Amino acid sequence: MGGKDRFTRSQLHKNDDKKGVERMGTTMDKVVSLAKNRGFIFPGSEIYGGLANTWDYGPLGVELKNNVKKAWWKKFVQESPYNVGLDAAILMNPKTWEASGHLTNFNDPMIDCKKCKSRFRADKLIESNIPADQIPGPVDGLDFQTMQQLIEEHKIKCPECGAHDFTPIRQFNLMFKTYQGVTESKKDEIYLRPETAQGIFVNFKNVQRAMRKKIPFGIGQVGKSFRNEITPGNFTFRTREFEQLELEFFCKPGTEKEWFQYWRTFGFDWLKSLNIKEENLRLRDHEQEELPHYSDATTDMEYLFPFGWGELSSLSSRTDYDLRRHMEISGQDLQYIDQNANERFIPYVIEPSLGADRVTLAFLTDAYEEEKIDEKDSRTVLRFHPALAPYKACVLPLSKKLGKEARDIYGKLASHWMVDYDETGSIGKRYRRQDEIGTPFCITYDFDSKDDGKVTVRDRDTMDQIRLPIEELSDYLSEKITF
RNA sequence: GCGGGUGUAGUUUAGUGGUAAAACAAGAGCCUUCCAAGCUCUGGUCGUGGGUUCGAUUCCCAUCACCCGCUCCA
Repeated sequence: MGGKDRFTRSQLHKNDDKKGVERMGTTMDKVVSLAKNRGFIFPGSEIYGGLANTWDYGPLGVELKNNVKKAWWKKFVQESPYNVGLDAAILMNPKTWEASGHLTNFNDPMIDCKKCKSRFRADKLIESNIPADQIPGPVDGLDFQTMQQLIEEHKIKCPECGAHDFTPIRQFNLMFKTYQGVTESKKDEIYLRPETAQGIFVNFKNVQRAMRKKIPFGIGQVGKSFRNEITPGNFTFRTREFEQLELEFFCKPGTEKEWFQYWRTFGFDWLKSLNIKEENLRLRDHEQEELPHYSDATTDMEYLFPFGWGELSSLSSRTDYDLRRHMEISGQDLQYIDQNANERFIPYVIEPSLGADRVTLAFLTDAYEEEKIDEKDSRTVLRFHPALAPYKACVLPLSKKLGKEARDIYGKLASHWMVDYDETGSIGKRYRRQDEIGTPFCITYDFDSKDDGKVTVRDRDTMDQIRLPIEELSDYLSEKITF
């Protein structure tokens, strides 16, 4: 619906020129189009004309995303000697957001120039136009009235057109509000969580005690978060409802730098181990002035999307900011007691979190390839790591007459993995269909199979075929798929 | 929210003041013994509502949605 202009090439070029980024081969509109056609990602609420920037994961998309989440959980929780899991509620006591700073810092003061209609952040405007010594305190701590006064007193001009004719400052709250209980009265106002991290922090003591964890240890959680972004966009890259792969790692103050390095490498290796192309990845350390208020070091892991470099993860060293704030607001003691050293301290936190939808999109984009086979033949193929592929295999009878036997094989494999079955069209066409959804193996049952008990296994990437006894299929696939 | 643009089949695109076309994709059938073969059949109240008109998908208005830019971010 109305997708005609979505990521057209001219717009991409415009975007690319601006960011000085070029990514040959894959364009976003092709990925979006394949995603919709093949059941990966559909526009949300489409029959009602859609709802801005909502996307629904289709049958293949949910497999892909679930596989991403599983692969993350496996490496960050299951196989980690340090970490345990959690699934906290989306709705939390509003005091949580007072402690986390979201109630104050998620309120962006926006101001519009009435003359040229440009929009600015009032705090940035003040920062860049008024000498620091004439500003009463840090800019992000000022209330709106003070900001308004400063802009008036210093006759700040619009950076675009030079006029001094601004609208009043308006507040953009990035948190989704809702109401607990059936009456919409003010006191029942609560928020959908803008990050999963706080669910972990408020459970720090519970988890530590219940699991008898010693520092250092981490708590991982996968879940949805909600932010009223002013400008979402770029397909599933920035949406108002999104899923996070969150890990909060608690360590002793003084050891945070080495753990920062540890998780920095760990996260990067995780992506590489799932076959993401290294040339499309980069780590970007934040400059001091770029750092968020809660962090003393931050490194973004970025992926080169067709629309430019985009942040997949923000590894951040959060000091004791979060637990300290929760101690202040809740009045509870969240200090860790080290019995051996007879010490008591607020742990420092390293947060190597990823955006689940972003990582999924990166894997999808990275896997996409239009391969030229010869002069007049080409194919579209998604080269997913087998652990991420929605279907691990597809069973194909060479002829419909062999359907019964092929279905038996399908049934056996389906008890282990997501497996597809297809008997329509020529064998070549069916291979191409599976290439396009990234199925790593196609298993063809032919006229000899009944006699020799063997089938052909065709590899997605090399298109090579081997012949294998039917009873060895499970072991063969199992070995290839393991992550 | 502001500014600009766009809405025709699953996708990409034609087209017209007299109720729409192509390619690819999809489904059914015939055929087909390992890499997109072929043949036959199947699809749309032209985003929604209103107006102008004998008549609108085409003109006008509104509305909704999407895309691009700005501010934001995992």
